[in-house]
Amino acid sequence: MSKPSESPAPSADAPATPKGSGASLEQARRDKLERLKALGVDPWGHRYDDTRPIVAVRATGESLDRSPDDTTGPTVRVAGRIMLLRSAGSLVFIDLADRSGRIQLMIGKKQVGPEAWQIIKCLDLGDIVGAEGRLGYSKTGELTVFATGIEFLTKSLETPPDKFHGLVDPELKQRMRYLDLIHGEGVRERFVARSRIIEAIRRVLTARGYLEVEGPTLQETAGGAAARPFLTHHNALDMPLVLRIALELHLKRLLVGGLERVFELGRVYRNEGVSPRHNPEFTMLEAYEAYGDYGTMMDLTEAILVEAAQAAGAPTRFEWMGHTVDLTPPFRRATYDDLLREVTGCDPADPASVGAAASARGIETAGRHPDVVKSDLFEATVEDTLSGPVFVIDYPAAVCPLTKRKADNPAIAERFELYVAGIELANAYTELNDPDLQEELFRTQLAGLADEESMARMDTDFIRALRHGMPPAGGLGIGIDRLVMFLTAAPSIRDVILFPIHRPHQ
RNA sequence: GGGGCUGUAGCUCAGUCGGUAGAGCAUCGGACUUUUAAUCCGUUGGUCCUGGGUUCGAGUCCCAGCGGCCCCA
Repeated sequence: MSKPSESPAPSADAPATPKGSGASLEQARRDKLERLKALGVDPWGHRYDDTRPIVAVRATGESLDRSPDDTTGPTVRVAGRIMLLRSAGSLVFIDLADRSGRIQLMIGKKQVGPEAWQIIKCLDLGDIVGAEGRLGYSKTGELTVFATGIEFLTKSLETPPDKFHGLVDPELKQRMRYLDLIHGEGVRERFVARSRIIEAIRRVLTARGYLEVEGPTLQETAGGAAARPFLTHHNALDMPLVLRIALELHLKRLLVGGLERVFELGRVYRNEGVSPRHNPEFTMLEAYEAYGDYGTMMDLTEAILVEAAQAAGAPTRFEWMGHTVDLTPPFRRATYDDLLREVTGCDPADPASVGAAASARGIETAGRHPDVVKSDLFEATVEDTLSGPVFVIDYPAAVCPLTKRKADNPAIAERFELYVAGIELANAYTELNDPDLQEELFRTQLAGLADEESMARMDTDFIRALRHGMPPAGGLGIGIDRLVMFLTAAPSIRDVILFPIHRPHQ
């Protein structure tokens, strides 16, 4: 710092609080804030125009002569957060970060003059500043903005994380995502990729004539999936409501309404456990196409995955969670029964054989519907083996109450699930549009299934819509968070959700 | 719900056999007009997650709780 006699700040009032604790770390910054005010600088800044993204400035720097020169390069204006601060006497080097990248600033006392130098003396790690100056290379060959003017934009009152290790504690990374975004390796890039993936999905669908719509998130009946809903209440109407667990039934109503190709990218809520692959609220894509079937949806799924991978900058072939995945279409297609036979050796057509295989693996069979047992067996044995991508097709009908049955075999439903790296990524049907059969299936609670495990929830309004006539259609659901997980090689769903759920901290 | 690991300075981490707390970064003071995790000298900073217990003595051992991570159901 400057000598006390030079400082116009109330340094005489500077508290003699102990230095180094959390409180006094903040106090040191507040002291500088007061000094800035005394210098006539607004520590909270204002509009700062004509900046260029740092990545663009760096691109400009590529074409410059590499010999040290701080006087002839183009003048540039950048703004961002101070990530590193190195002082060498009357010379200060700053690593400045904006949304696009980082660049070094050099600020000399002689170059900016004594008044601006007083401001420089008040800078801390984490402060946000704007700078203008010639672009060039320093004596050590680093691309540098040689600042002739500095604009203070915002004071940071908190100490940033360790400048080398960044924020490591996973709890802090999630609770203080803003810090994780600033300091975490690849964190911002991952969430940018998420945004690009969602853009790509919209692009694919709108190019095919799909209309983006929004269904209600507050519903009377939580239908369209097997999950326990969150319960809430509308005061003015004095009625119980649930948060939606799926998008399906309202999008199908829109098929009845003649919109023919609709999709929704939306949040759904399931009142279930938290794990590296589950968050109580997550984002789903559902798309419905009149006059299509589940084969139509396989083509659409491939198109979406290829486009999304490209948008995320993910390679076509990659390793994730111990699986090797190749996204080159067409994806493998294999029937549910064939896979079950391959992996377990049982005869999928014979309930006794399936039951024996299930029992051998400790799966309860007594009093349970054979298709439910079969489904448990499939989950326990086949899923992990599916590195994929593979379309698992033709499911046991009893566990698919919203799906059209095969014309020649009512025990098989025209459904597929897409597996990648042992994880279910997409789920699609040839949609059931027979209102009478749909009503019957809603009435049928399968033996061995708890309420929240069943999709059979009566929705009389939906049945009435079907009675008005829903065209034959294919429908598709994709879990966006899981898609982003594997396209960004993230091991946990919490790595791709900006603000995952947390217990309150003290 | 069951099990394992974990919680120490603002951040990243040590802490031995139970003997009243350590480092780096950050802070503060000083030197430095070419640094880049700058460097050098000095300085400051602790509810050892919380509450009990054992003990002459607990960051350390025991019990319970809280938070986090992972595995299983």
